[in-house]
Amino acid sequence: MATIMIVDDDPHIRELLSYVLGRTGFDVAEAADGREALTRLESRKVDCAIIDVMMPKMDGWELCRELKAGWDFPVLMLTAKGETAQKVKGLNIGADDYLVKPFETEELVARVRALLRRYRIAESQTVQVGRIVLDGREHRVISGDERMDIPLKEFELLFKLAGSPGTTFTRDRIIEDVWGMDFDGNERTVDVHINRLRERFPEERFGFRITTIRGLGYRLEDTP
Amino acid sequence: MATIMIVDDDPHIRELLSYVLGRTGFDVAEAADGREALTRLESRKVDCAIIDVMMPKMDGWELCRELKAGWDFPVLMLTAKGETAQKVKGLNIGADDYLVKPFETEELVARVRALLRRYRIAESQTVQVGRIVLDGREHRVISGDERMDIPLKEFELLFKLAGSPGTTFTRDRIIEDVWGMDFDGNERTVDVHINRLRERFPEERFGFRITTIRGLGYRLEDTP
DNA sequence: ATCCCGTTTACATCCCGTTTACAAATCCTC
DNA sequence: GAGGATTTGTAAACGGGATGTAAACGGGAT
Repeated sequence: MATIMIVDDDPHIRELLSYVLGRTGFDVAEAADGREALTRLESRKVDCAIIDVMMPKMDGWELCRELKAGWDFPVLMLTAKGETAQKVKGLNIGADDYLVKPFETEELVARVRALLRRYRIAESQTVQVGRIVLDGREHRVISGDERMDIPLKEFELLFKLAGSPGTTFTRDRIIEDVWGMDFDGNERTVDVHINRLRERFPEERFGFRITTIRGLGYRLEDTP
Repeated sequence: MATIMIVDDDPHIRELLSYVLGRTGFDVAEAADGREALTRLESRKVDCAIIDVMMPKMDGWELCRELKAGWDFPVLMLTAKGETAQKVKGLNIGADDYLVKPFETEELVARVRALLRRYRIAESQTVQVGRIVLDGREHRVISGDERMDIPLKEFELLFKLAGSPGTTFTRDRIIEDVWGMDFDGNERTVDVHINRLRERFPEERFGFRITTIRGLGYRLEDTP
């Protein structure tokens, strides 16, 4: 998954953004100020930066300028209400987008995604389902702010179902896609794995359910 | 890694800077005065110099002027509280940056890095993982203030994994990237090296861990 | 020759995919 | 609606392959 660096001196904001982006499936790197940000960049690949304008020591503009001089990833600036977009454009320091505080978290995520797309930075294959995110690259489930490893077949099966929520898949189809067409085992194997998924992800907590379509197969659906 | 020359007559300052820069991964050359500095330059390539203004024999200004006349690397001046930035700029001796004593060590490191970047001097490829730094050029591990040499293959493997923490790599992929595609050996070789890395870098002490993704491969992750 | 280190080998261990067996649910037929 | 047939849920057991790990091997460098 893409890595987003958050630069803000306010720990609460950092925590909030970290949580929101993390649960969306992004990797997050935090920095309290410009200096720390530059340090972090030495050791970690970053795909996008979110920078607060108002910071001690090195302010957001300065940092943005430095970044644009030495790196090539999108930068999103967070401005307080007073500092208008005009100022952003006027300063012309090469930020790619800005967002006025306070903002809605969904908007932030949307903007970040747009920037990554514009820079052709591939987010890894992820699927969101209920309150979790499946990360195809890490082969992990991201739930809230924690990540859990689950057995391979369970993951692949869930990934398959979650890719098309609401669609009913026959066992044949599932076996072909998840196990491969050379699998000559028992169809009931699917049932067992479905059952394990249902145990592992209780509907109330995770916001989705796997429904049995008798005589046909299974279907995953989000529960509102 | 880039080499930083420290020029200061106070051994304590030299020791401090040497320690800080060293643990960050820089190579350090020390000199007690201007003359020694010039001598050292004949035998050793230097990428950046940190010079104290107040020194016996040849003062910092003088040395800086000499350096700028004959070499092309950035110079950072250390000034005491009295001598203001104005003075530095006013003297116009070509220093690239200055820092007022006392300063925070992180700030110093950040400034040095900024200078190297501005001069497009590549610090060697380094990767930070947990509490260590991997120096890609020296093939060394920097842990705290000491450097450890580890066998080549182990280093390359760790470097590979640490370059993309959180990403799961299959053995195939690892072999191709670390051993080269013409390697026709046993896949289990990877396991053995992984195991040796785990022994060499206990999680509690080094702040990272290599996780097995059964049926897929391995993944390195930082432990907070 | 000796040491280091990359590789192979061998064996123990354990996870997890699969099967099995039976209970429960649903459907169909009368 | 009863009862058998079919499908699915679910727990448990099994078994094999994947991995951990120690030790041996062997080649190249010192």
